Amino acid sequence: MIGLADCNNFFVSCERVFRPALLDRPVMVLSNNDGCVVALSNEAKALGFKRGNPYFKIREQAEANGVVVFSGNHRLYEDMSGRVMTILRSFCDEIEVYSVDEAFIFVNDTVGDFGDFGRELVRTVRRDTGIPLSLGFASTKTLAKLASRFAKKYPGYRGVCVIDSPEKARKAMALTAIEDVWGVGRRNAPKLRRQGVTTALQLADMTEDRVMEIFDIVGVRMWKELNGISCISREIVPPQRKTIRCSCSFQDEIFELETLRTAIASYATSVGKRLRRQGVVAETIEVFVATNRFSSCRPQYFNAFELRLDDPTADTALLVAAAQKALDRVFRPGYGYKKAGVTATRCVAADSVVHSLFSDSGDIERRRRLMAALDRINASPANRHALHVASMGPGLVGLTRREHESRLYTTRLDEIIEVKV
DNA sequence: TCTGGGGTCCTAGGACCC
DNA sequence: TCTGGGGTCCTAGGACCC
Repeated sequence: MIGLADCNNFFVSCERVFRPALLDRPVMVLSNNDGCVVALSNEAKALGFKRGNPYFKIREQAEANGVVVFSGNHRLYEDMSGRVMTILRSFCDEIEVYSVDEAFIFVNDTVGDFGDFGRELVRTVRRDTGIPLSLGFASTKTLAKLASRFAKKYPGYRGVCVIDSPEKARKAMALTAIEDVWGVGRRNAPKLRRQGVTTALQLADMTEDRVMEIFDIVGVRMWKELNGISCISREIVPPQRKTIRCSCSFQDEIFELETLRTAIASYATSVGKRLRRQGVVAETIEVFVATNRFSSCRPQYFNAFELRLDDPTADTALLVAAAQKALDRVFRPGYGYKKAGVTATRCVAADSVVHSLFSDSGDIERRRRLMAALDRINASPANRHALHVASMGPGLVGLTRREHESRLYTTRLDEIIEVKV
C-alpha cells in the first residue's frame, strides 16, 4: 500500500496556526507581487473565489466579504512543511517528499489497520504542528491521490480514506471526474470528454490501444496506475535538480538597465545559494526579460539568452558576472520590463565535474571555500544578506509588492508570536 | 494602477555520424 | 539517369505537476 499525505489548504493553514482567530474565516494567500490567489480556505472557496484569480480584480469583493489576505510567506511555509515531514518520517518506513505540502508515505503491513494508523498520524500532525492533513491509501500512487481527495472532501472519513480492494477502487473512480485524475490536465480533459469519457472509471475501462491512440505513453502509464498496476516509481532520495530558476515580476515596469542589473544580481545570488545547497554546479546560465504580456497597447518584447560558463560553477560572483553578460545580450532600451529571471540550466553534481584543461584548480578550491564561508555567515535568518555582491544594491526591495506580509514566526526570534495573558 | 513561480517529462524534427 | 540505411544527440514546444 502507498499513502499520500496532503496538507489541506496548506499556505492558509500555516497562517492560521499563528492566527487561530482565523480558523473559521475566509482566508487567501497571494502569489509574489500580490498578483494572484494561490491558496484559499474553504470559506473563501465557498464565496466563489478561485485559485488563479488576479487579486486586483477581486480585491473589492474580497474586502466586502471580510476575506483576510496574506502575501505569500514562503519561508514560513517551508519551515512548517519541514515539521510536518519530520512527523511523517517518524511514523513511516520511508517517505517521498513530493511537494511542499504533499508526501507519499510507505509503511509495511505490521501497522495493522491502515485507517487506524492513518487517523493516528493525522491526529499527531494536527496536534504537533497545527496543520490539517488528508491521507489516502491505495495500491498505486495515482489511486492514493484519488483516495486522499475523498479524505479531504468528505468529513466522514475523518481524514483517511483507504482503497484496499478492486471494488472500492471502481466505486471511487466512478465518483471521480476525469479532470480530477492525477495526470489528466487542462488540455486532455476536454479531449477525453469529447470521446465520452467523463469519469476516472471510464478511462480505466478503455483498452490500452485506445488510450495510446488518444494520449501517448504518459496516458498509458496513468491508465495502468488506475487499474492497480504501479508504474510510477518511488523516489525516496530526491532526484538531482536539472534546472534551478529564480524569477520575479516587478511592481512597476523597469526601463533602466541599471535597475534590471540589481534584480538580475539578486536572482543569480539566490540561484547560486540553491545550487550549493544541493551540491550541484551549473554548466550554463540563462537570463530572460519580458514586458507586460497583458498590456495590449504597449510594444511587447521577450528574449532569453543562454550562456555557457567557462567552467561549471556554483560560485555566486561568477554566476552574477555571467548573468550580467547575458543580460547585455537581451536588453533593449525603450521597453518597460515587467519580469526577468535567471536559470541555472544543465546542472550536474559538483563532485562529478571535469574542469577545463586550462582552469586553475587552486583558484577553484579557494573560491569554493570562499562560498562556504559566505554561506556560513549568511546562514542565520537574521543575517541572510550580510555578505553579498555589491551589484545587488538594495536587491528586490521596492521592486515587488508585499502589502499583506505575515511574520517569520518560526525562524526569527524578533518575529515570534506574542501571547497576552 | 494592479494578472505567480518553479519544476519535470515526452515528442518531433533537424543535425550529424558511420 | 541514378541519390541508402541506421543510428545518436540536441532542441523547442507542449503537456503535466505543485
